[in-house]
Amino acid sequence: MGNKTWTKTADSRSAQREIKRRAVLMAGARLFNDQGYEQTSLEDIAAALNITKRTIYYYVQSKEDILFGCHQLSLEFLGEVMEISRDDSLPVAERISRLIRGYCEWVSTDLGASLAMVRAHSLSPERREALHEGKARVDFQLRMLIEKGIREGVIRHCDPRLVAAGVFGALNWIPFWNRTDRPVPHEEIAEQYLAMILNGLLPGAGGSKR
Amino acid sequence: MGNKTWTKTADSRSAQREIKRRAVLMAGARLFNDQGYEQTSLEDIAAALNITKRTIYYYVQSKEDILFGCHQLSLEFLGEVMEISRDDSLPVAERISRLIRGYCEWVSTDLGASLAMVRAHSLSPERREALHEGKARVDFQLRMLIEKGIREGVIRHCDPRLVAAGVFGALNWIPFWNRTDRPVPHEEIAEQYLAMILNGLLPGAGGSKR
DNA sequence: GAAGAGTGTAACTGATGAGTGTAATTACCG
DNA sequence: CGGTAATTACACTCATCAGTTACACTCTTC
Repeated sequence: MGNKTWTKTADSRSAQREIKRRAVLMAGARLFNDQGYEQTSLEDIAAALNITKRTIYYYVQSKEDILFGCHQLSLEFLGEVMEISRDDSLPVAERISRLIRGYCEWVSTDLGASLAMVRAHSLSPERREALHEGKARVDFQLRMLIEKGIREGVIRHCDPRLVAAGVFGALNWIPFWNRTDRPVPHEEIAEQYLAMILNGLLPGAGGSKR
Repeated sequence: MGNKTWTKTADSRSAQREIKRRAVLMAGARLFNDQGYEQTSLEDIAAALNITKRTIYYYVQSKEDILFGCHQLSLEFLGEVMEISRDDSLPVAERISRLIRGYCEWVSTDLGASLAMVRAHSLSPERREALHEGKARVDFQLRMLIEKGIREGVIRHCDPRLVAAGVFGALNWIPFWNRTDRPVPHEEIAEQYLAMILNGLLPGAGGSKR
């Protein structure tokens, strides 16, 4: 496309543009998480970035675009997290641990939290649908792992759907209580949650490995 | 105050009044949960009750009043739930089970869910503070039980604060996925969650009782 | 140094929705 | 019946905020 110089310019420009667009999304995510989507005006986001509302509209079409962009980007990162647990040669318990650790880290970022905290009410039905698929994918992943574990006898018999809902509930709830000046490190949370999920609270010769 | 007839009349009237006020709160809770607080107009609530917006203002001062009223009422019911697990003569695991079952049932009602789903952003700082205490009380209760269990050796060593956060996360998340035409019964959810929380997913001689 | 991307200024539109005022109407209760 | 509580009809105010317009200015890049 185009000659070298043109391409280079265009690349550099559009790269810059994308960087700045993401800055808008990130600032949006942080504010949405803190104050809620509806309570956040574009002026708020502009102020956080030391720019004007007019400039924001240079990068996005609408406020809804920002929210959607956050969620899209968030899902991209989530996809990367899921890769970690995809290795079929690992034992199921290890894959579940990796998925939970990764999710825990992801949901502790502004973008990750935005998907967990900001409800999709304000998005158009089509966009909501588009995001729903992405979210369903992680849920499905965990459910599959649990079912596999049950078949192999390395996981207690249970309802995978409800257990997965419970696990993601615990994880999605993290940003609601852990966004303070001195948050609990996500690694620590992940270990505690994993211990509870895999071994349970009651002592005894529960699962040996974790 | 006043003579008999007056008192009686006033009682009947104010009782009616309270009933209708609660109807407004309930309708508000349901709509807030479904569409979000900000996305719900007073006209929506009025329409749900087949009354006019003006009439709503006969029972509440403001929209914020409705949300606050929901949360207040919700906390009252939560207080009743907590009573169930207060009996000091019961074993810790049993008290935890009762608390979780009760909370699970509570969070499956419109009022309970409103406390879990609707963020307090739209309330004045004072009101937010007032509610915060009530919410902190359940958290405290579970934490105390876990600590007691650890001291008694009937619960594995862990960080009670994080574990409690995880448990309530799993529970608070229920209304986010379980409000469909055919919801999973809360008893079923409670049993699955309890099995996971107490015994863990891994098999083996985990806790015997549940 | 010229084109054009990027940003600021500042006032404006338009929609939405909370909350009010008032008078008129209906339901309840003694 | 008569009085009062409850409710409606409906027009209205007011604030907020998304999104726009138009112009001027700066900085980069060729």
